[in-house]
Amino acid sequence: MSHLTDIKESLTTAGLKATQQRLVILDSVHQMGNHPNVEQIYAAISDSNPSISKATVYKTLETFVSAGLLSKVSTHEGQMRYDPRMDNHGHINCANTKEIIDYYDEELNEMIVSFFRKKKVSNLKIKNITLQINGDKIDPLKEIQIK
Amino acid sequence: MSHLTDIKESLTTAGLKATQQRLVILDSVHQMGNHPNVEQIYAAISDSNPSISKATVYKTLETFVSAGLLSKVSTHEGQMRYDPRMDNHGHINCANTKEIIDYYDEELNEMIVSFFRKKKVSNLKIKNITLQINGDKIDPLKEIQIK
DNA sequence: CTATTTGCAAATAATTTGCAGCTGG
DNA sequence: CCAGCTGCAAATTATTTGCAAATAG
Repeated sequence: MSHLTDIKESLTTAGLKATQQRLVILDSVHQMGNHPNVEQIYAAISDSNPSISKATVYKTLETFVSAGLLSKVSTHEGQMRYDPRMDNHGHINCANTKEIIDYYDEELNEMIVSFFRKKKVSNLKIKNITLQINGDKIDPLKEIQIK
Repeated sequence: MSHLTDIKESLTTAGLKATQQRLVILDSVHQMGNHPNVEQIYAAISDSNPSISKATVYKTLETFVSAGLLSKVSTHEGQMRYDPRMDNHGHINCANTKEIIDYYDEELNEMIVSFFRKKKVSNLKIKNITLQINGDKIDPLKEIQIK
């Protein structure tokens, strides 16, 4: 079973019609992985799908967010980016390279989740809690390591 | 010593000319407190300062962020908001009311900071680490309590 | 079939820019 | 004085909308 079949299935499971445009757009966000913005997604698909309009990309991405298939990440630069990971993970925001890098640590996550479980939170329905690590990459060409 | 004198001093300490516009804008962000966006800041000052242009508000706010006098907060709605608090605090993001509420807990902060102190972080200069608590206010008219 | 979805072009919103004139130190 | 700041209007960028045609189920 190809990954496109999986993508198709996730669309129908979410109650969305599996149109060609949606398949292409959702697949590309998964393929890209770098928290792309609308422009980047549009550029990535345009070559092989010149008829998909940018308005469709905008609408479709919002549809996916509402349907719980993607999440929306905003940077300190103010543009919206899209993230295929729906689990409770954090982001490393590099101001200089504009990269957004996923960060997840089991122990840290457990620490934060249990902290809020112990608290009495009233009048707020928490959807998720995420950590934003803001900084600058020292060598833009190398990877960041946290271990 | 009035708070305007303090505002003036923080400008000069930051190496910025204490112009009338800057005094008014920086003061208003401190007075407002609700993580206002550009439009709200502009509206708040326009009555008493009709000659201050919106472009100046934009430029001035960016100047303050660069100078470390304000921080920039982005919501899941993609617009930039400004925050006079420069310490390491988190934000509760209410999707339904669009409010951004400061959250700080000494114990939680210490937990997170010490977690990253123990980690080997390479190729990243961390500026700050913030927590985003995303959710919906249950009763929009009442306060959120976490204790 | 028919309710949704898409593409287009136009509208709106958000932000930036260039530049001449003003002003704080 | 004069480097840096401001105001204006125009430019750019980001996003949304209305509507007729296309299409998945």
